[in-house]
Amino acid sequence: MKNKIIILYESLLLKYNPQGWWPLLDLHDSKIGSNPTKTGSIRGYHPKDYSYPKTEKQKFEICIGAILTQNTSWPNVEKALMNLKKKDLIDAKKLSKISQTKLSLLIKPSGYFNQKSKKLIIFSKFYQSLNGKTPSREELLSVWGIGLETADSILLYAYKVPTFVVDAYTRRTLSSMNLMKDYMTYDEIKLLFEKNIKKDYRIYQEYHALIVENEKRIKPRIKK
DNA sequence: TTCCAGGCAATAC
DNA sequence: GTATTGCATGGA
Repeated sequence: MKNKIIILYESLLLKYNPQGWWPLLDLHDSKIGSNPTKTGSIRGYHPKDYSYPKTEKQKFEICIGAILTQNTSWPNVEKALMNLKKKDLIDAKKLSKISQTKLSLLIKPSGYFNQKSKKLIIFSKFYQSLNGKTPSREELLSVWGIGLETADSILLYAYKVPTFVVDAYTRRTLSSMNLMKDYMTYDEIKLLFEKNIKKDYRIYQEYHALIVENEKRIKPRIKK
């Protein structure tokens, strides 16, 4: 008999179909990039295509998107990313040297702009120091502004490392289904998924996206 | 108007 | 070690 973690995945996938995370501003194939079944922004998704990011620029875009979306809705992040793209600033070398004041203004729509501009500049320097190599989770966590969820999001969606992303939605889902205890830590919940699912980055990417989609559709929000 | 969103670091206890 | 607080915009 299949365990509940796998059954939940299969039922969410059946209900919502592949989500096409992580959204990117520009996809090479213009036919895809929209998903009318999705809540919120429908831009930049690529259902059933797990080959993204295809370019170095897209990889970096995912990294800074992961930072910009900290406690922030995606449409707001998209506005900030568009501002950066217009000036061709989705580029580690350029962002590592930009003035923080200037960057704050550009990313203003994403909120917390003074903190996030600092985070982006620090991260850009770190990113350059990698010289294209995949960072370890510990390395990412040592960077100011990168916490557990952001580190795992970057690894999973930018670097295709099969590490499970836990967020508020994940907790809400598991908790409502009595699959976890409220006192469980981030890493305990992460392991709950990782020990029950084979380490395939495509499944981890899809599962996390499905959890987010499912919770977004639950109308009466349970208070924190 | 109030509430909240794909968290994090700093501070308080 | 765990709990609380500041950060900020835009949409519902």
